[in-house]
Amino acid sequence: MRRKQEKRSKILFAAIKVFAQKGFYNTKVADIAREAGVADGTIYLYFKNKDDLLISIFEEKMDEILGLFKARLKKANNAREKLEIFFKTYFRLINDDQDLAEVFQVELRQSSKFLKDYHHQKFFDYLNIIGDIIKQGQNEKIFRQDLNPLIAKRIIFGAIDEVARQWILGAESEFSTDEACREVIKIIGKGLLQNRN
Amino acid sequence: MRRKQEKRSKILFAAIKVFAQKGFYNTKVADIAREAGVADGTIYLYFKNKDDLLISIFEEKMDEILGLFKARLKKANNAREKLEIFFKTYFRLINDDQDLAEVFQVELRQSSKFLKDYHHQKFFDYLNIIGDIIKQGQNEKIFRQDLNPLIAKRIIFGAIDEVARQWILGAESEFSTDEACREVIKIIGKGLLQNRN
Amino acid sequence: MRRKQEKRSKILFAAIKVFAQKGFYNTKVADIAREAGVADGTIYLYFKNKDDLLISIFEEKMDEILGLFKARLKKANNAREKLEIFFKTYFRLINDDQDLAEVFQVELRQSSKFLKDYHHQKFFDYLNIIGDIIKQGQNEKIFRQDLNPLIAKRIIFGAIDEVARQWILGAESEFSTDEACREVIKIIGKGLLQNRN
Amino acid sequence: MRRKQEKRSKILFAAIKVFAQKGFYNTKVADIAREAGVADGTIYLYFKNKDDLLISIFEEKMDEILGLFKARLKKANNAREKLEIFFKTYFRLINDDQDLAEVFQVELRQSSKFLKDYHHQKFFDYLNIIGDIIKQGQNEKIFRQDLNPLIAKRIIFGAIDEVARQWILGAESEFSTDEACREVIKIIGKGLLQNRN
DNA sequence: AATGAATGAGATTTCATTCAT
DNA sequence: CATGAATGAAATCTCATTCAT
Repeated sequence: MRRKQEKRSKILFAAIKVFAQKGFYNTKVADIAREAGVADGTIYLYFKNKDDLLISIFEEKMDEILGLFKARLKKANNAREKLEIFFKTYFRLINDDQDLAEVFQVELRQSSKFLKDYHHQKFFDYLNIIGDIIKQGQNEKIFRQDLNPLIAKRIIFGAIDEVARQWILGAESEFSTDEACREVIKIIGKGLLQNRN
Repeated sequence: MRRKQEKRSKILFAAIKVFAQKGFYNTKVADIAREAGVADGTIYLYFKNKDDLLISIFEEKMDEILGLFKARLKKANNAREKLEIFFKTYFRLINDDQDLAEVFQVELRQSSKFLKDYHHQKFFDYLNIIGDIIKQGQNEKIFRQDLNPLIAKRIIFGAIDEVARQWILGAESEFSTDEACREVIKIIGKGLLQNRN
Repeated sequence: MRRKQEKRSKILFAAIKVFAQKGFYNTKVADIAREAGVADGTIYLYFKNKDDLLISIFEEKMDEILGLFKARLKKANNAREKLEIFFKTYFRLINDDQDLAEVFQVELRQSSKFLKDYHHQKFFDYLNIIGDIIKQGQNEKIFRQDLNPLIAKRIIFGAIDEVARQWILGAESEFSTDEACREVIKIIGKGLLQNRN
Repeated sequence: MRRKQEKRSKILFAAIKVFAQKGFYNTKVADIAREAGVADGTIYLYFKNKDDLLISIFEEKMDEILGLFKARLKKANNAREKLEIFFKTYFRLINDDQDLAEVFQVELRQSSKFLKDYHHQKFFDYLNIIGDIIKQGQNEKIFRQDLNPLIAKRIIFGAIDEVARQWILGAESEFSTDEACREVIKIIGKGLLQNRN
């Protein structure tokens, strides 16, 4: 049992890494097998097929991520604090766990569209964390009332996602995740606020 | 001569449509040929290979787009106006050519990273339009001095890109491109401004 | 009429050149068209297909070659003289007309086997020039009686053909056709003679 | 391990047979697969591509052949004996493995010239066996001093090669390899000797 | 459970040949 | 007659998946 799960994790972990590096369609199942140190066939003992690997990564890693966000956000007293914690948690994740970061990059954007019959409930859950913070901020009269949370959450997600991508792909040295986080708080944070704040 | 260019366009147009619908890796060259109403082989009279088709879409459409942005931005008097014009032009483009928008949003992001030997100079040119507006705004003392243009341009690009993607992929009806544009101006626009403005 | 034949020749000439350079299977019909300065389709006005080009080269050029040999050999008084004239004519041809030389190289060896329903009568005629010289030499008691003309003619053909190929393909500068000819006469010539000569 | 080599051999063997029958360019990879009793894709587990198959035949068989020649030639006391052993070995080889002989005779000549980036070191090694015998014969004063070994080796190679080709392609029944060998020894052997021998 | 050799469907690409202009 | 753009059949090669060991 224990053993079995270990091998499964090893494969999943390898898949994340390789998908992130080469993209879903350019990754051969054999690449993942090599990275995981198992035989090609072994992968099919744990996953139905290549698509299933992608979906599993998503499902399982997303659970971790959602759990982490929820735990951290509990400590906040208002939407403004929540937003900051959200950003900090996000960039901390990106910085600390390259592979987890790659899940965001690979999974949340890439290939998702083409795994036909799969709907990303967990991705919506994730997005709604942002959406909920916005709504809470509007209720608390901290954030502008005229914001459309539907669009605003996309703006925020897109902004941090792109900055993270750049940090991951680019010469990491261009800027630190800390700087990135501060910059996001400056622009997005201020952009959401009521005029008089 | 004339004829030749027409056929080329027809193929490019078909490619945009099919790539947008099915994704680059799920599109067969035969699909494009059928959509364009030509034989499979004909495509290879105009394009080196399937990759070249994607790259050509990017290069040629990007030229149009860059040209359009430059023309429109000329009319602006200051960075704040420029930013607004930039956003409006962007969402107008997205609204007017959905297939092209989709290829840019979904396919180029996914695939281009992995197309060998291809560097996205034009993408950098595009990004730098945003970067230049930010710098100009700082010079004009309209935008905050403490912004890092390198990060800020990514934040902006990511934000509008994601909103556009959502508009394209999503049920379209969730919001209009006009609303999206206004929302972006509200959040990003305000986020960049000096405190006293 | 005249015009028509000129274009036909131009194509045939181009085909010889390109086949010789790249080999039959690596030559595209378009290559020949370009070399001949005509359109691809034009070739099909003069030749049935690509195979027909190869066969036509063979038929027509072989007639020239056979005619030349016959004319020259008339002047010889005995088999020994004939053999020398044959060798000299051969290497003269090779030396003087690179394209004719290439016919030997390309046509007599290459691809011939795979043009299924085609039998090379003219190639046999050519080989029989050598065979006849050998038989005549045996009748004249100049050449050894125990030679098998069937095999001997192949030995001779193979020897000169290979030397010619080397001269054509190799750094032509390794040896001259004159040296080659002398060497052939030394080895083959002497090899055929009766002991006491 | 053992198994793996067996399959590789089976494919190589099948390739020799089919190339010999139909020619390199007329052979489909699927033909070889069928002959070898494996799936098309299996061939690509053992060989890079179709060219590699031809090159591998050449390289590997040439090694065997070179080894055989060297072993046999050791037993000779002088150049004259060496030459005879060389011829006998050559025609023995031709006689014993007709398919391989055919590939060497017909296919490598035709195709190899056009296989990119491939240099026939082993073919030169093979040619130099003849060249070395000639030089040794000259040193031993058995062969004529006025021979140019460069040309002479080509004459000899061409002669036996063509005789072998005729034996392979032709009606076999025209002559035996033994007869061919004797004929070659008669003509070439004698042609090389000093006058007084 | 694990392996990895084998499979074979399927995609890209080439190029001889045709035919409308 | 000549053109050369267009065709589409056919061949190579890849790689997700299977299955005997």
